[in-house]
Amino acid sequence: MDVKTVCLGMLTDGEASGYDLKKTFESSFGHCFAAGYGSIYPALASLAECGCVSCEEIPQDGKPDRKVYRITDKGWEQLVAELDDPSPSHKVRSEFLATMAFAHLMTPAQVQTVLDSRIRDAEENLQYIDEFENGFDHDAPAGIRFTLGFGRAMLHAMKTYVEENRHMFESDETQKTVAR
Amino acid sequence: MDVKTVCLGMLTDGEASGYDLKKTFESSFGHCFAAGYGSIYPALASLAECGCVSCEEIPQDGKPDRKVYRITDKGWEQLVAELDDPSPSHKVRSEFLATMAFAHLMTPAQVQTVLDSRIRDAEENLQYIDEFENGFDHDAPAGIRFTLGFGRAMLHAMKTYVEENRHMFESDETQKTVAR
DNA sequence: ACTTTATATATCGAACTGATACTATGCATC
DNA sequence: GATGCATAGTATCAGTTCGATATATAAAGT
Repeated sequence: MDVKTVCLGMLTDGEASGYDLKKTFESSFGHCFAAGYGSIYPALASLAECGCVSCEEIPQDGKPDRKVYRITDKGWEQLVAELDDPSPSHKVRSEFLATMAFAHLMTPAQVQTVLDSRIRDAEENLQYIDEFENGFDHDAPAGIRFTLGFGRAMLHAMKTYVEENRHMFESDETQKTVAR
Repeated sequence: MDVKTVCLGMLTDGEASGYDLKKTFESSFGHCFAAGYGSIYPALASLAECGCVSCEEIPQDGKPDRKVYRITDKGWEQLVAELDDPSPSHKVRSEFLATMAFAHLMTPAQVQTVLDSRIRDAEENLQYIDEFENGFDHDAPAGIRFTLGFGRAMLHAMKTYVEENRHMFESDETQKTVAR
């Protein structure tokens, strides 16, 4: 399951351009599977090459041509095959936690700044989820409702944990004692 | 903050080989910042080239030479500078959630299998954390205690959420209705 | 008049992933 | 006695992805 597969999945919802897909990656998938243009355009090109999507170029005045992609029968087959993985991964890459692991090399002030920013980030993302959810009028598909709820549960747990444990780093407990 | 920086941070704890660092990535950092040999060896080579670490080759009988790395003064400077980032990222890349977003394209049985495997994975990782924590005799540094607790809080929230919401996908609510 | 936002494409180097390769010892299983 | 797996140790490589950047135009805000 890579960017190609997710693009294919998004296209089951109707035709779209690379630009459209980017917006979907930012909204519905932003909190769990990010992708930028540098991944999306090559993915679409590769899918087109192997016949999993078809592409129609629609000329526009002023703006560059709009390339609209549609999933093909072969694309459906491949998507269904790739969704069959019984244990898909869930990976975390956290510069935040890596930083905190070295908290003893930082000043207490630096550590508190980092913790503040993590709480703020969690709050922002919680808000994004709420706003996005309100964009639907009562009937988002179960899968999407599940992922949004999942994101909310994780962010809430994150925020709570940081708030309840930041005292571990208050000035006299951990100082900039670089035992060199 | 990339693999290079984390390696540098690990070396503040004492000299180590690439193989040693890999083990640290698997144990203390496994749940939050993974790295394989393909990242570690090039990172060490690059750190050696820019004078942030020194390297001593220790010949061994039978086995290949052991290359032991030590952080230099320049390495300390660079590490301290890189730890200064006030808002380090925390990224999730979840094939699991991407899959669940397309639950309506799968059979209910497939979906339940995926959910089962996620719960099992969370339980396994919770156990790893407990075991690792018991490896310390009462005095792990605050930073490490924090990251382990963080991991536990996240995994617990994940497991609970999946258990409490899997009913959303029980047979008659969502079927393999591929509106093609 | 100027700047930002939106629409739309695309590329490029740097970084990372996951698999693989090579060598050697020791231990357990068949 | 052989086969396979774990541990110790190095390292590379193709494929993917990330983040920044480039180009072009129009609308809308300040």
